[in-house]
Amino acid sequence: MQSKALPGFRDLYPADTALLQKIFDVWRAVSARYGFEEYGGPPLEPLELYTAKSGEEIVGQLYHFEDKGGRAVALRPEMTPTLARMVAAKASDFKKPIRWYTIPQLFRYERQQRGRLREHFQFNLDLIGEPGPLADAEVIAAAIDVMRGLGFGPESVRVRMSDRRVIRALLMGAGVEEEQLGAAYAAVDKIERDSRDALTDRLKGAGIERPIADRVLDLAEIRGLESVLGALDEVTDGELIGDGLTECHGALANMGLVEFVDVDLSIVRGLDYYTGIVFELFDANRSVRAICGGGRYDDLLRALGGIDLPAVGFGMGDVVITELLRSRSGAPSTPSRLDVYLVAVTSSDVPEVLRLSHALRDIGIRVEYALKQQAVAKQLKIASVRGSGRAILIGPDERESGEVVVRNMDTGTEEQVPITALTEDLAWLGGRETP
RNA sequence: GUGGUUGUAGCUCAACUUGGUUAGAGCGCCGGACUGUGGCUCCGGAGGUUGGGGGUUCAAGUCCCCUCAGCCACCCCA
Repeated sequence: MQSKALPGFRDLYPADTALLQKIFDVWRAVSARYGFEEYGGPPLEPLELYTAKSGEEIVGQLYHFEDKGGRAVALRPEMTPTLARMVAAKASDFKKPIRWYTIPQLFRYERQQRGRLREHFQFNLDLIGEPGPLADAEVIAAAIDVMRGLGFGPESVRVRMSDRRVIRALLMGAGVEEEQLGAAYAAVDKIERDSRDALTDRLKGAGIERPIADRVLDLAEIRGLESVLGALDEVTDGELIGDGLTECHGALANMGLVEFVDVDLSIVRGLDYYTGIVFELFDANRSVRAICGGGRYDDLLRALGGIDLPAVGFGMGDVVITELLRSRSGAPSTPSRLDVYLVAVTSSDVPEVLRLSHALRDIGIRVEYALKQQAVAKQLKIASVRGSGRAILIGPDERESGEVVVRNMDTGTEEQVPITALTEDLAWLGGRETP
């Protein structure tokens, strides 16, 4: 093997780039439909931007080094701290709620696996300044619409949604102490992955003993809005706590998207900064890890940027989506890259080919021609491989008569077209879209 | 970072039971048959330090050790 890209990094060949671009296009199109504006930020940030609130232990998962000015810097592993700084710096400039999205390339130093590299592009969409559940529903709907835009329906993509406030109330109602919540969340999060016995042991290690531990694990298995509300009825003041989840669910129903949504109390998300509704998108048959994760983080902007604004958003990486698209649709079709290929029959025809190619390019038509003299058969073969819809043959006869041969590469039929008419009337292109 | 597993051409895979001579095929790529007509067919060519290094042996793709890389699990999931 010769040299390759670093572990966890990708060389993006044209076919890879085309697929990535398609994903970007959907991200941008959905964002635009929801009224979100794109922003950006530096790929390199002060190391302390990430260590300040997350602690030193995450340094091991960062690409970080000292720059030539002696600053401790890191490649960004996430966008939220940058977003917090940007919003905080100009919070009063923007009418609330702020609807922003971005597509940063993010980096993390850890061992790669399928669907998880050391670098990826992650669509981040955040809605800042609105605490109500319609904001949560808006963001979740956008995530769903991205997957719909990529051709996935409710049979293949599922939203699993929960609410930190609900699970917290239920856990405390079950007898979990405030300081044990972290351990309880971790156990709830792993309910589908680990055995009950193993989780009971873990809970025991955190001081949560048998009767309570059993109740914690039972809560983690609650599915469906009705069951959640039923469980909340058993808790003091529980009815109000379910309102957010109920309204968000109802809003998604009104939008016609509820068939994508499962209320699932085992979803807690790893980060402890989430304060309300949390959600993840999954491939329905779970062949890959989560497609997307997000939720409400009403306290984070104050902690990070010193500005007190509620917020809700999500991150969606390109790697898992790419895996899904590749496994689903088999070989990605090669899109047409050319409108027309100009064939010079003899070397004397090259000047006319050059003149015509540039005249066509000037009006936005995608044109290629051979850069060296080749047999007509060879030139047509390349035209075919390039996905060109038409080929124009220019030889001594054509230059003499002023009429070129336009060959339809799909059907093989040919027609004579006056060379002067080629740039005037584009009928010969067969209705192909041109700018 | 820890543990497990895999590694042969650009890709997918071969290479007899138990080490044996010059590591093969399909697809793809390049060229030719076809000097003004692509797809089909036929023919030819390039492309390998068998991931790398060391060891055992008369002899290693094959056995042993180390290392690198992929995959899986843990960790973590921004």
